[in-house]
Amino acid sequence: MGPQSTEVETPRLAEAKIGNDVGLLLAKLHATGSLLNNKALADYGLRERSFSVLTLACSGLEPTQRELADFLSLDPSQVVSLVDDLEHRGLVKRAQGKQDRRAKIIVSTAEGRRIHNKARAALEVCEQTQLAALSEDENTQLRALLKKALWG
Amino acid sequence: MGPQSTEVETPRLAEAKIGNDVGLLLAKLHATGSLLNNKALADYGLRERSFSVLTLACSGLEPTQRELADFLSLDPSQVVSLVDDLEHRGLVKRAQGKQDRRAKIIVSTAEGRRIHNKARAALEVCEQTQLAALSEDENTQLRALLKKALWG
DNA sequence: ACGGATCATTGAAAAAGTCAACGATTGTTT
DNA sequence: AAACAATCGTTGACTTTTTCAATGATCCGT
Repeated sequence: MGPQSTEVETPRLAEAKIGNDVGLLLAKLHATGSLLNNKALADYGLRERSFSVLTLACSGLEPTQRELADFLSLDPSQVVSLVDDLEHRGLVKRAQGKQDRRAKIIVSTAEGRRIHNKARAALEVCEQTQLAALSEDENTQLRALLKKALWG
Repeated sequence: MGPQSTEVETPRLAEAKIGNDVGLLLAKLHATGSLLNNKALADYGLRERSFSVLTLACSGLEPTQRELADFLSLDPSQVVSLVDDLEHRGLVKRAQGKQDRRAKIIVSTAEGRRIHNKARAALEVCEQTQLAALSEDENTQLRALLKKALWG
């Protein structure tokens, strides 16, 4: 992620036409956001991705690892590592798939839900900081647009 | 970036509250977008990042490598590699900084601008594809929100 | 002129990503 | 029902990317 400047710059390069390149805007906002998010989650031994896995494990949706991989745009082997870590720490456990015995369903433990609640609260503060320049409405709007772009 | 499913899924996991997590939304949209963008840019021997560098080199803003690093959220050493590559291919050249002789200013060559124009056109098509679910207005809106979130 | 800071660059170490292969299981075809 | 191909999680190897400290050159403040 390169240089960790938490400072808010007003870079002259933003003038360039590149400032309209959605790809770059996403990359940059994602980069700075990840930095802040990971910093906020570090208190709970989590990172953006393990937090996402934990969130889905807590969701009641009983995701399989394959679903997690697809949803989080990760390689299945990366999910193995993430779940291994969370499982070793007792935040999550693997259960056998219901119709498919090959699949493993990831569910949260009580401790996992406890940690998740705390981490989620911290992240919300973090997100608000990151999107401080946006009004409440704009914040909601941004979420809606991103979701729509992703799955219509 | 893990599994390259170009297919548009309607994942049941999106139901989870995690679907409102800006961090995840950015990560996911950025991931799928990068995949498409890099694929589109491959015809020109470029990737998202080298394209960004080339764009800024073509902008007339005469960015230094340090500015590129800051703006693109990269480590300075990564910029060295990117510029090396572009320079070896004659798309860009390093010029001496005007007030600061330590700094190197990155400027495009004629060939660089030629390639850039073609690549930019390809990318625009690509972006439109990626954001196909959004109307013209929403597309503009998204850009504006991202820019505002980044630099007020 | 001196000392500390910043620039681009290098190279090494750590982390992340990619990919093919495997056993177990599933669904499908014959 | 037997054979077949496909899918799931997992492992391990391999490549790419990221991170970081060190360096020479240059700048800036004193």
